[in-house]
Amino acid sequence: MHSIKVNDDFDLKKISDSGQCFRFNECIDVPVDDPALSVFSVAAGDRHLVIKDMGEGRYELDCSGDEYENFWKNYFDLDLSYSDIRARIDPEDDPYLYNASEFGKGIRILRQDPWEMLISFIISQRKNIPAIKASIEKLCALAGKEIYEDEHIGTIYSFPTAQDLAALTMDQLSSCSLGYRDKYVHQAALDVASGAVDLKAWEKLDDDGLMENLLKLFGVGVKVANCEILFGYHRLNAFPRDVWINRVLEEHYADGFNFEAYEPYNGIMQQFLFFYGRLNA
DNA sequence: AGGCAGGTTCTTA
DNA sequence: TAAGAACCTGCC
Repeated sequence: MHSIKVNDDFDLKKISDSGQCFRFNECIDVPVDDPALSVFSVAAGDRHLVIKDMGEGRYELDCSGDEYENFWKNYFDLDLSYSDIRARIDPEDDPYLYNASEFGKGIRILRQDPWEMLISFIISQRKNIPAIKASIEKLCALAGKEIYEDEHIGTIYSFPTAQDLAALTMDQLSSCSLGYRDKYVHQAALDVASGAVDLKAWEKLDDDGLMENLLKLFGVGVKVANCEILFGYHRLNAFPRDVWINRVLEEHYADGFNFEAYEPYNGIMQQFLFFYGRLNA
């Protein structure tokens, strides 16, 4: 058990519902002393965390202080001030973005694993969020290993490694409701497991080089590549354009969005626009 | 019951 | 090079 106090924007509910992560859920079945408290289950790679929101910026984590300092603090990107970045939005200059940022205040861009994000966003194409979560859940249960068990939360499995997925048959893969994406996942697993694709080494590439390499992957187009760059490589200026964002840009930014004003954090603005646009549809 | 969901690939001109 | 169709599956 480890307690922390966070002074910056930090809203677990919004993060879990922001569409950047698929194994981060509120545990509505976990009993709490005070109904105002909320509990979340977070799975990342082969780690799992139960984090309880105690109110007023205080949180209780079921991990050691060491594990918090060495992993979760970084995972939640707690060294970056999101309120400072939000403060760059001028309500006079861009009232829509300002409203979106007020609405989405508390969202942070998690530092997630490139491999897990690559597979997750390959799966995401033409699926809604519940369907994405269901597929990933099945994949983890089938090919991951058990990492956590609780009577209320259930069993949590690690995200399968490339080797884990490469070892699956196509029949096993398609049993995870991947649909036509099964072959994309299979190929990505082979590429990474064989070493032909080295996601870790790609961290050293510049933005253009990274994009170029990602687009060569089977089943990865511009949108998935941008999600990978933003969420998997934590390059906060990436701006994925999906149907929701395109809708927002068409309806509210006919004269163009002011990307120059928010560099190098346009990806955070994208999250605000996405979250606001999707929940107000 | 038909259309659509956080796209990408394949085909055609 | 650029549209347009096809694609799995589940859920409204």
